[in-house]
Amino acid sequence: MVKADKSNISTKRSICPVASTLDILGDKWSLLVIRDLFAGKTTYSELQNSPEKVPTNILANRLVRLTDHEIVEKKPYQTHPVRYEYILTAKGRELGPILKSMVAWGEKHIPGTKAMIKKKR
Amino acid sequence: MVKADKSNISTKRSICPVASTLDILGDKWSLLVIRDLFAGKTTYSELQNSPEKVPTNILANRLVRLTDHEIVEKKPYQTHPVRYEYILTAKGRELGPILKSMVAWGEKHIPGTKAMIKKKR
DNA sequence: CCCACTGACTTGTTAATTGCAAGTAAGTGA
DNA sequence: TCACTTACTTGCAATTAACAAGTCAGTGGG
Repeated sequence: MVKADKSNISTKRSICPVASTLDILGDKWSLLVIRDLFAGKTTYSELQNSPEKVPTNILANRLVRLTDHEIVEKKPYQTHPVRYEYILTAKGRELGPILKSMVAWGEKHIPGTKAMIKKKR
Repeated sequence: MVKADKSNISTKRSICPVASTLDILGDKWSLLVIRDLFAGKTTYSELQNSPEKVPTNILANRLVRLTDHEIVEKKPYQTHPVRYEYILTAKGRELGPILKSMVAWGEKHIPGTKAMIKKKR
């Protein structure tokens, strides 16, 4: 079990919404996991196989952080053997605009990048 | 002098624009500095006095990273004594939408946050 | 029953980053 | 000369991240 990290659900540096958002998502992996969930991945192993190859302990840690913040929900979709799926909550899905603006900025300003997101229909 | 960190200008984890954007801005401070520059702060000491109190060595490091990536430009605005101002480049100003979507998400989902950005007129 | 295999993590260890606190250096003003 | 300001550096201790390996339930095959 990944220990309940002390950077608790509410340790805000300030009342600024940008700072507070960064307190939750300000690292190199969280938004990448969310990108993959947007792209339709649902299981741990699918998330693990992203092209960026997130380290497994970090993936586990980010998933608990994101579920703690109710951005992601973890639920078993079968028993025998138990298998889990991770899905975005409404709150998580509303991160879409952040991701989209990052895609736009990245594609425009970082040479060699190319988005390949399947439009949600 | 802050040493030219090896996370060079082009060390991309993948061709994904989100991942590549996070390679540059994926940490707790970079976007906060950019927020302050958007808010009209220009000097090192102004940036240092943000409510989140960014550690001075981190601020110095982020400023060189951001200038390396041509998101920020550093220029002296007076001699005797030399004083510098940091300003956003066009590329940096185009990060606006990312910041704006973070403000929107933060205000909606993180209780106790309140934006106070002066609209650029 | 035994063995290999998969999914979903955990543990251990080393490496890299952060976060203070303190220090430096040029220049100003009294 | 002294105190003060701006703009950083430097030195560690303390976190975090990265990588490799290990665990554990369950399944399918021989």
